[in-house]
Amino acid sequence: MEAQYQPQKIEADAQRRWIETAAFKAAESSDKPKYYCLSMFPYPSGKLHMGHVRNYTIGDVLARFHRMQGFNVMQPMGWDAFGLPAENAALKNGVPPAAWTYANIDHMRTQLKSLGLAIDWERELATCQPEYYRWEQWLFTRLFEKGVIYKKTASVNWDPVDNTVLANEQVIDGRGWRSGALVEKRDIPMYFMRITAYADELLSGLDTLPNWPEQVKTMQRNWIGKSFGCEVHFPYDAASIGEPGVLKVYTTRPDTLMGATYVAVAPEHALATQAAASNPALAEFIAECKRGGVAEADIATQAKKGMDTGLFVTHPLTGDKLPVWIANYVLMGYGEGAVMAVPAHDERDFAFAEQYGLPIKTVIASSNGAYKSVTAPWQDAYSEHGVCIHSGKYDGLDFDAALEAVAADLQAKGLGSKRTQFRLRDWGISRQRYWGCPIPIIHCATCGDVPVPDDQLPVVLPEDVVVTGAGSPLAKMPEFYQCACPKCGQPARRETDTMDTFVESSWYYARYASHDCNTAMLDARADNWLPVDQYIGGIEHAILHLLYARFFHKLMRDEGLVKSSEPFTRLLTQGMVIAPTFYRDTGDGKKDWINPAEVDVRLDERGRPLDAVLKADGLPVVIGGTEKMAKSKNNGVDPQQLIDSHGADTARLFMMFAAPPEQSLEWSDTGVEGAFRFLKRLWKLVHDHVSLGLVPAYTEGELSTELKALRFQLHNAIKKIGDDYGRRQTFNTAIATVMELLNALSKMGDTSPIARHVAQEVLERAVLMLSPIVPHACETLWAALQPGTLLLDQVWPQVDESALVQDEITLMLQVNGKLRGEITVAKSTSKEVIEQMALAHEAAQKFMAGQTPKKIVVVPGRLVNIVV
RNA sequence: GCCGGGAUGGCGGAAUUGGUAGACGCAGCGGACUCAAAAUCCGCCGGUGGUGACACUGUGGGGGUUCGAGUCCCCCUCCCGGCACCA
Repeated sequence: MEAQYQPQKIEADAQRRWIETAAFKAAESSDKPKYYCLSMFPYPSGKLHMGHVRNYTIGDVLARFHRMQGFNVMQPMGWDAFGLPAENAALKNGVPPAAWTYANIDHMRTQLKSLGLAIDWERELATCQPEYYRWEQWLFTRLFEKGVIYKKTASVNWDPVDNTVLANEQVIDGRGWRSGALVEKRDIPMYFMRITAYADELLSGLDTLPNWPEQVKTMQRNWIGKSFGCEVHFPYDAASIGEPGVLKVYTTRPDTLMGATYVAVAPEHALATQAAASNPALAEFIAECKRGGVAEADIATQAKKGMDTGLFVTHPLTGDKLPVWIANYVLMGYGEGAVMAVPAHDERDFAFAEQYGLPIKTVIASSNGAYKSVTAPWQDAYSEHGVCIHSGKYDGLDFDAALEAVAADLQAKGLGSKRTQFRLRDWGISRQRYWGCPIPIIHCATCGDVPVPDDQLPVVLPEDVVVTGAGSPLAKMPEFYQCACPKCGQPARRETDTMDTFVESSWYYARYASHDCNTAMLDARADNWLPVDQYIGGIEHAILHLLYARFFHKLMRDEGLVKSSEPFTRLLTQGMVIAPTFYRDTGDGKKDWINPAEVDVRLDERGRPLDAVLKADGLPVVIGGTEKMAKSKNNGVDPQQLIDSHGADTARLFMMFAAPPEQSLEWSDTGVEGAFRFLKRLWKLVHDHVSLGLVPAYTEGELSTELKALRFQLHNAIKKIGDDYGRRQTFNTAIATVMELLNALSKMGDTSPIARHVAQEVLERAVLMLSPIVPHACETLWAALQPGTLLLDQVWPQVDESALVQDEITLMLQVNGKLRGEITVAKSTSKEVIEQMALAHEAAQKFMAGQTPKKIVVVPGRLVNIVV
């Protein structure tokens, strides 16, 4: 072997070998158990960033570890290729989105390959390929026929200059991000997926996922937002409104029904529209509410505004007349779009009632009597649960009893009942965008919305187009939208909207199993591989992507395509890659962000940061916070430079060592140097060992105390590291344990023949245990230690239990819980003898100061504590 | 506001079931090698006192449980993430 560690050479060689031998091709039939390891596929933005490197290294470590554990591993890779950035790039550079995307994929594929990932590249897919999205269109038509997908008019952010729909993030201060025009709410027809029909199962399914992070499950539970309460009907008569009917509201506080003093409806509510028909002031107020963006975070910050409709409804229990208000704080999308207002016990109703002088009626007292404000001046709403007061027959009932009693009375009158409600809303999937999967619908004047028949799929997205940023190019291409109705044959118009790109990423994990199937979305191979055993990705996908994918899995199950109910058995959410930021104030209140590579941080004599200067001019710069690597803060580090200068193994080792995978990882140039230094030391250790001639690894023979201790450490390490990789997924501690082991080996001065056998054993096992993280270097080192064999054929090392048997153990000696010394005893020593030895110990004598021990605690194998 | 997660040396982090706090690495300091530097190797490295052995102290702050608390319980401070007029 070479004396010098030369990562560039050995990495290129190893990667070529792996491709030539198809080393990571996943076998379709195997007597080994399957392990499907998947990292979230990248958006082909142009080049790899550090977050990708971290994500794919974690996945690769787990894939390679499980291969060594005897699993039949599949690790695929693909491209989340549709999306807005391609259209933006097209506008900026005049390149068609397709060409831009495919060029990016080619570059990033090369970059990924240089990381040395154990990927089965035969399964590669890109969501913008017709072979992929035709099955998405096929599923769409099935779901449309089943009613799981339906059409509904919905409000969107509309840019009147660009004639386009904007995502909430594209609305800045109420204006379109590109045109600067004031954004309007516009109602347009869109397709929705009935995810609410699966709300209960999406919620309960979380309880079947013990290996998902609690944080992600909590976020999904909150998002689904199941609540329990009552539907309450407020009747109104013909004299008041025209047609007699009931106003339905949903409440989680039926115990406060006796305190309702008005009702409020959303501006979009039917009753509001009705009232506005004969009242221009109301119509103007409703129009005002509809201006501005639809982002709910914006709505939340708006001041409460409302207007009396002049209409009245009847309280279902008391028969009182309650006024109907239109209020901007009532959301049309939740419950019935109308609320019963109880100002005394709801903060929003309270604020509204104060502002418009509406009555306030206290009906709940706290159980300990602390809240008893029943007359003006009002302090604040009391929104805690308590006991009913001023509520007639309900007085004295607590929340649960009042809920039951009110629900029963409403039920008896036919004016309401108990009900559960979800916060989750149906998923609008239409996008008025070009670079996405076409929605397979044909609009016919006589037949209505007709799904495209199977034999006409896929509806291919034309790739050679000009993007202008104003409206969808598809709507300007008669050759695309002109078609015949599949039912009646009359001229018809093809839908020109495309699907939300979250749709493609909701099922790609399943397609890898049936990647080349051209007769169906999935074939029998899907159930061989699914569910995914390990999924790895960023926490930013905790809700949307992971919820949509769970939803799609259930849709595919109900279509008979898969048998399981959940797509991802175990989930690892990796932390961000962060780096220090530096800047200079430019004088006009803005900041000029400076890349960390251009900055020298000066330290004081103890190594603490003092200040920072720009390398170019030696003048000071301001040290900002440590933040996520981002273009906007100019604190990104290009992984390609790192791979070119130090090799992929160093990049992988640093990333796995610097922090556990779920935590944020702080970039450090010196940390990278440390990782590189370790690999050089490992290389030298193996080189020096094999240059003295090869020996077999230790199997038997009498060992010195030192060698016994080394083998004890080795086999403890094998046990611990296996647990770190498998159960704990803490690769940083696995690496630290190997480092400790190699430090111990380096310190061993013994050069006797038997010591060389033990050294061989230690080096072989250490190389095997590091190989999931540092695969290229370890493959070369293994070939030096075991010529003629391949690292990739090796299994995870066995623990030699006999090496873990100790004749003597060291116990900590404590007096009153404080460490005072240690005693070494034979393993079989009885508790009584240990107590005697402890009492006789010099340090124990000293700290007992002649007092008689009250108690002696002996923890077997650990410590003895004398209490005086 | 609600929900979730945190706070350990100069820094990243370790301590997995309540049992040696600070593993491993980075930075720093001292030394060897060198004309010199880099690289490499050796040593030191929480704080205070002491030449030293050693002693005291120390895991955001305060209290508690325990023979023993970074770890468990109660209260508080600060930081990060998510949701946010969801009736």
